[in-house]
Amino acid sequence: MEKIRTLRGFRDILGEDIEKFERIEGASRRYLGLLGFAEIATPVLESTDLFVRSIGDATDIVEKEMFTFTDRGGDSLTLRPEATAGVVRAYLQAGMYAKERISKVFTIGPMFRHERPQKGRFRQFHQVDVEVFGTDDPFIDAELLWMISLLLADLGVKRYSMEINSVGCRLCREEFRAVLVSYLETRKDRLCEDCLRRLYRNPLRIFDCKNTQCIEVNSESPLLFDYLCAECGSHFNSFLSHMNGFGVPYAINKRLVRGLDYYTRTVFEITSDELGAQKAFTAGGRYDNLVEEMGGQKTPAIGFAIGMERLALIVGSGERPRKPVFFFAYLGEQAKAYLAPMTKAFVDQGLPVRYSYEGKSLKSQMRYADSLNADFVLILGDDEISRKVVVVRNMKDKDQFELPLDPSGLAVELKRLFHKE
RNA sequence: GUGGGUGUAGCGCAAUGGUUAGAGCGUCAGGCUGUGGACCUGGAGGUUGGGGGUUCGAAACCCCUCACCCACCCCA
Repeated sequence: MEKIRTLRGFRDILGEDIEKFERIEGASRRYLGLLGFAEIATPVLESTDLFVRSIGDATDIVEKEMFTFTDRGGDSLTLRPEATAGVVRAYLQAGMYAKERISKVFTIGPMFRHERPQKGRFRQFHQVDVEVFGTDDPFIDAELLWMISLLLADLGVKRYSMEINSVGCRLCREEFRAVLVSYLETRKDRLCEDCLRRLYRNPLRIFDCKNTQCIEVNSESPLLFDYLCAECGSHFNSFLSHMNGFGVPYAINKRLVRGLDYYTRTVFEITSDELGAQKAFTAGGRYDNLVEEMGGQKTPAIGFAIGMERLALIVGSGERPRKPVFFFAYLGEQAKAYLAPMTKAFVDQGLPVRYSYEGKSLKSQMRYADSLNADFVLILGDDEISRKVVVVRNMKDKDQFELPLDPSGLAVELKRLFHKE
C-alpha cells in the first residue's frame, strides 16, 4: 500500500524545528507584550474577496498563488496567503476603532501560498504578524523596527540588514508613475518580457527585476523617492530621526518596493545573506489607505510580518538551562505498584519524571534512563522495599545514596536538594 | 508554470552491467539474572521511489512518472 505523505510544500514541524518556533513565538510575545500589543487569532479560511480587494488583483499572490476553492454552498473561499487582510477585517468587524484610539495587535499562525517550494519557502508557512491602527505618526514606524532589532538580538541573530524606503502616498505615486512610464517607454527594447507586461499594469515592480538588462535600465531610471510630496518627504525624514533616536542601524534603499498594492510611505525589508535566494525574513510597511478601502473610516496603519521558517534558519542555538530530570527504575510487580504514586508525587512537585513501561532488567532501564538524559535514577526493588528506602543515583558523578520510601516526602526532598531556583 | 540536481535499511552512505544489494550510526537482545555511556557478539530491518524497455543478466543504461532539494518567477 502506498504510504501517505505530506502534500508538496507542507511539512511536519518537529524536533529542533519546533523548539526554534517556540523560541521565536516566546520572544515575540514577550517584546510585543511589553510594548502593549494584544494577541488575536483570525480564521485561516476567509472569503476570496477579502484578499482580492486588499492585496490587489494584479499581484502575483492573487493571480496565481492562492489556495482558492468553491465550498459546498457555492462560495469562493481562500486559505489566507498573508495576515494583514484578515486582521484589518477583524479590526473593522469587532469595532476596535470605537474602543481605543490606537490598536496594536499581533497574530501568529500559518499562511498558504501555492508556490513551488525551495529553500525558506513552503506552501504552508508561518508568520508573526504585527499591525498598528490609528496613527500615521512616524515614531511608531521607528518603534516597530527597534522592536524587531530587540527581538533579533534576543534570538541571537547578528548578521542581517535593515533596508528602508518610502513609496509615498497616492498623490506622489500618481505623479511618479507618469514619469516612470514615459522613461521606460523610450527603453522598451531593453526590457525583458515580464517587465514589458508590468509596464502598464504595475510599473513600480520593474525595480524588483533581476534581469541584467532591466537592472541597467533601472540603474538610470528616475526614482519615486525623488518625487515624494512635501508631506511624505517630511514623514520620511521624521522617521529617520526617530530611527537615529532609537539607535537602530539601517540602510536607505531607494529602489525597495513591495509586492502588495496596499503599501504607502514607509516600507522596509530585513534580509540575511545566510538564507539563499529568499533572503527577506521580515518585511512590512505603512498602509494608510487600506482600512478605508475595506469600508472603514480613514485610518492610517502600519504592520509587518516575520517569516518564521526563514527566521528559524538563522536563529542561534539557544541552550536554555534545563531542570534536572528524574528516572524511576523499578524491579518486579511489588515495586511497580509504586509507579503511580511516585509519578503523581513528582508531577505534584513540578519535577520532570520518566520511566519505562515494561520494566525489564535494571540494566535495560539504566540504558533507557541514559538515553533520555536523566540526571538522577531512583532504584526500587524487593531489597529496598523491605528496608523501606529508595536508592538515588546521580548519573553524572555516579554517587548513590538512600532516601526513605515515601513518594510525596521523597519528591519534596529531591526538589529541595536539586531544584533550587 | 520553467530549468538543473538527487532518489539504495529508521538516518547519512557504498556497491566496473555479473552470485543471495553491503558496512557504519541508530534500534533490540545477549555478554553482565540489581546499575547507564565504552567494548564484544548476535538479531530485526530493503518492492534499490514507481512503471515500462534494452540485456543471458539492471540499483546501475534508455523512456515515462512521482517525490525531494536548489534556482527562475514572486514573496515572509
